[in-house]
Amino acid sequence: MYQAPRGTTDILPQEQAYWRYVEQKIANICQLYGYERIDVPAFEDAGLFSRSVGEGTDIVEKEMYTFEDRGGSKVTLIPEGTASVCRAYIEHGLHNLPQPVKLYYLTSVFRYERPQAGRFRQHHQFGYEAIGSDDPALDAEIIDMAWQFFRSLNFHHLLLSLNSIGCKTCRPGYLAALKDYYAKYTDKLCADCKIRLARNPLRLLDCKERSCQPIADSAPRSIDYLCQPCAEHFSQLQRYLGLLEIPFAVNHRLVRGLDYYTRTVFEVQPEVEGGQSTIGGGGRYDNLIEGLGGKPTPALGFATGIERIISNLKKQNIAVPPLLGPQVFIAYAGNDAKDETIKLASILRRAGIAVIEAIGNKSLKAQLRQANTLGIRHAVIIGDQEIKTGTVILRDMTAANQMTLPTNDNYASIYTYIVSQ
RNA sequence: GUGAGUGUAGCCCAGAGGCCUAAGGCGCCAGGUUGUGGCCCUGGAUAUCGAGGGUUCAAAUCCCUCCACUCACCCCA
Repeated sequence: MYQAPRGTTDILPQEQAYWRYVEQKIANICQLYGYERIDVPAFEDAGLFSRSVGEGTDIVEKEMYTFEDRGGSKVTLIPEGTASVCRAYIEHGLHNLPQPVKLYYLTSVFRYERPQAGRFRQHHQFGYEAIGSDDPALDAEIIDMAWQFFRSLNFHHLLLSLNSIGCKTCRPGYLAALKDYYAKYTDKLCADCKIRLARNPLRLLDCKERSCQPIADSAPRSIDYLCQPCAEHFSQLQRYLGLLEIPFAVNHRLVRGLDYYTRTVFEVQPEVEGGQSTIGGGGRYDNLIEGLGGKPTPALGFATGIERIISNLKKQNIAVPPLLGPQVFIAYAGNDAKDETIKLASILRRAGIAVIEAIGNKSLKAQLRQANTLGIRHAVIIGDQEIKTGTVILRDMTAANQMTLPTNDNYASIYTYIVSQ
């Protein structure tokens, strides 16, 4: 028997109300903040990600779905959205538009990982990017937008963490200080941290190993090593967030796993956490566009996982509006009545009424049972009697009563009644 | 990639070597007289007991291998 590939899921009809709800809030918030939609390909040239996300990151090192296509090109199913958006910005000359350019996307992303709660090999990300300005007001807007997005979904009890990890001027100095500090504790570090110290010192800070906590807690802080412009940028950002009344906590141990981040990084998480707690994150990437071959262009963005949003909606018991179902079910008894059913269904649908007609010559009882199971309010019943007298029965399943209506007016009275309900 | 747990019908699950030609609940289908749903009652269908091998007179039950799923780590949405 075939199963959905590991780490992928089918989104069944019963789940769709959550997806429509989230999609609608996405369209809404983007419209409010002036972000326009961009759709990027599901796969890209493999080199795009090693150059942007970073050669040494887990995503590039062990999680990419990369393969050669029939023409010998090396391609990768996109593991994130930012690189593609930046590629599109450069490719289509979007620097000719008034800056910053504001774009959002909603797309599948793919990472070859061991699945677990809140983690999949294919999942969906909503992300948005503002390209072409280093104004901290833009950082504030991006963060505010994320915060308002989650609020519009009715989330409460979310935490916003913020940090600044500097730029290419000041980061090297900080990394050196961090390494010096950690060098004193090499024998006390967990195995993973020993590797991090050599390969990716920033990641030392978010180690979850208990024995490493006190060491990480009193490690040098990136904000103490910021150059003047970065320090100024970070303090302006915090001031703006204060104006916006966005509650945030500076977390000195917040670093993010993608190499392209500079200056501002931030994350949103639910208060009560399970294994995978982060529901969204983002930051500034002032060197990325240039690194991909564009002109030096400061930018920043945010991304969030739809599956994690939905799982948190459920955890917090947040109700979503139900999808609209059919309004009318047409049941029949006899062949003449079946012909009439087919005609009536068509007439009602053309008039904009959602109709399910009975299919398969079942007993009237079975047909009405189906209408009931589907939760359809109105049932039209057509039988030999009705054909003879030129009428149909219109039954209100909720009120459990019914009436007889004429059909010689080309079903106008049926239509009028249903629309009036 | 590492570690732990679990695999019995569409779903939840009973079952601990022979009484299992596998129980129950939900759901599904059909009936409860003449053309009418929801509650109730009755009946029915659906399980190569994850796969393969082994032990045994006898295996869903014990052993081994594999596979899948779940959870956690790494990392991330």
